[in-house]
Amino acid sequence: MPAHFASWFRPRFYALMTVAIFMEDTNSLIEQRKAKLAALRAKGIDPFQNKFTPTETCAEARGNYVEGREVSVAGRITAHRDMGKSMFIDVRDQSGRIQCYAQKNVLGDEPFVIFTHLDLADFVGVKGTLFTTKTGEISIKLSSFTILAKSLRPPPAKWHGLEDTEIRYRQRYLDLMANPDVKDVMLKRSAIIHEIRNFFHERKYVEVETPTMQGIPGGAAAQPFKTFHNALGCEFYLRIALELYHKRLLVGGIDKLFEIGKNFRNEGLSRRHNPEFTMLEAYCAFGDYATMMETVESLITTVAKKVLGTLVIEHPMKIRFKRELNNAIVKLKALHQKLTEDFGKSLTNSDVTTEAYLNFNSVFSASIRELELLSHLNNQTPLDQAIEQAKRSFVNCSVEGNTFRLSPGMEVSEKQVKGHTSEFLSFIEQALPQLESLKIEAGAIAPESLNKIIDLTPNWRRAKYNDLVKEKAGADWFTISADERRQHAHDMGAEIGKEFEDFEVTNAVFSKFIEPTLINPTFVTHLPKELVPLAKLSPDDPTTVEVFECCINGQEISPGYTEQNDPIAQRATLEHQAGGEQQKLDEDFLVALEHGMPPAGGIGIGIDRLCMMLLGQESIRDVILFPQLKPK
RNA sequence: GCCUCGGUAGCUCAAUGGUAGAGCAGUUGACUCUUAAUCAAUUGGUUUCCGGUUCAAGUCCGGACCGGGGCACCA
Repeated sequence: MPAHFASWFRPRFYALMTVAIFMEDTNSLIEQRKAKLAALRAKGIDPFQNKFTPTETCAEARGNYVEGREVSVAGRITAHRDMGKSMFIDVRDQSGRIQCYAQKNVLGDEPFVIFTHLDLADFVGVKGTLFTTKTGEISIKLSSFTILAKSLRPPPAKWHGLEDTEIRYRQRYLDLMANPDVKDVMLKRSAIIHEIRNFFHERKYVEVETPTMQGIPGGAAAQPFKTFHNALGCEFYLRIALELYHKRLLVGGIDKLFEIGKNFRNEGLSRRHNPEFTMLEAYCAFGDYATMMETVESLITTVAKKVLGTLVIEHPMKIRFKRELNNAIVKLKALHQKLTEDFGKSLTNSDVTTEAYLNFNSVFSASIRELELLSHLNNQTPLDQAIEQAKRSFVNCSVEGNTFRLSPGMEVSEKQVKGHTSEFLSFIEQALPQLESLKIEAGAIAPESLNKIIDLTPNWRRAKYNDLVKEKAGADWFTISADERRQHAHDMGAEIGKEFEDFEVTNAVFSKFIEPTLINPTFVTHLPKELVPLAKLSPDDPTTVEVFECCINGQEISPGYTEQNDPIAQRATLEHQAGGEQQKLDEDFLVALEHGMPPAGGIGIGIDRLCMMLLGQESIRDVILFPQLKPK
């Protein structure tokens, strides 16, 4: 063995490195790291240790500062500052970061050379004593170190974090490494679920687990995933809801129960939908929907207080809005130019106008939605005027399905738009300056002032479905004829299918124009019975059911029911539902009900959406560690 | 499934159709209290993939793949 490690290490090290690079030059950064690994092994050092037991975490070391106290910590190297004969590194574990100071004359020449060749992202265990640097940072003066795990790939980022959404979701570990905010959200999600469990345990609810694989998937109207059991030779479905098994447990005498588990629904993916999502369902015998309203309100405020320490939650709104706006302006200008040229040449050329229409349709649908939402938020921002102005032209000019409305009296279908080039042009000329001024004003505004504020302070608003509809669509909504309602809904800009029944027309207005505006918690009660066929009728108004929808942040967070315990009525509605033979009848469940189920209140809460609301995330993918993506 | 925006070095981003660049990371050298360390030098690219137009394509056109947003499906 050479007498001086330093002189041995370098030439041998680079000889190895060169060989490695010539062998495979796919990624030189990886090859360099592999060469360092080989060099360490050649020296008899195993950079993948089985165990290292630190005396404390990085945060504990910093928190319990006593000058000269001996400590050992372990973690990943996240930064290094090389000073020649001394060196600073940052070591980070889950608790946080601590700076370590290595000196050549303390460690010795050989170990110091090894130390300076450590890479970002390597795991090390260090021993040393606490001290404070000139600039006042608590640090560890190293007496020794052990390489615990060498990282063979470069870490993603130092300052900007990792931005590439695809890598963030597919390789979440990199996201967690690089973006502290992401880790914070995920840890808070864990805390939220912990507090939910605490809440129910304190109220003497029993936590249960029910089958994920079911022969007949029931409890919701959704497409299931199908799977196959080899030994039994039969098909199973992944559950779409927990409900039917929970009710069996009510029959069996478990009076207060809850489950937190995955549901699987075979649907498209979106900002609010992941194919597998976490659901909380809870049932309380001898309670009803009013009991459950109290439960939901108490649960969510308790969790918010414990995890966030506040009942007032801010959501940033600005980014998408500004980008959409800019996008729209650029697009509109190009459109205008193209149309003008075409219009000058030939009045009858329809293709360009039709194309323009289609472009307009897709570019603007998002902008219109955002404008609508912003104007609903009610909190006065300097943008209000500009939004109102721009809205006036947009609300008059809206796009639904295949119909494009230039002004209140004038509607043009996609096929007819060809004849209206001049109207289209003048609309653009009118809209452009408004958008421009909106953009200027939006640019001048601090992003925070556009934040959406959700106030969870009790007592939460309780409102009847019909009252909310009347508030938005006119006090005479339920006294005018069904045809008038249909026309009115259409005028408001709702999409009304030809086959829609009357209650569906009203509900289209509700889900498009009312639900998105319910930012602060609101229990919507007394839903029309047609809308929720499986629920029990309200004794005080038999046209409605004892159901609530708890809306927060413009989304339904939790539905709650007085559960149906009349086996005959339940069978009738289920048979009616199954009439389209889409889902088979769960005979076993119906038999269970016939044995008698106590009156009960029940709720479901989508945990992912609850986390979005509490943690200020606009996408469900940002509250799920590994969201579903298309396989590469 | 449909519409739309995007994919450039390990990371974050540039590049009127005309030699693919910067900062950081990496490597080398200097420096024993730095913390986005500093200073000097330097490596690194099948511009996601396939095809087309052109004397010339990261850029224009067509297609595929993946992602974001919107819609549809779905409470």
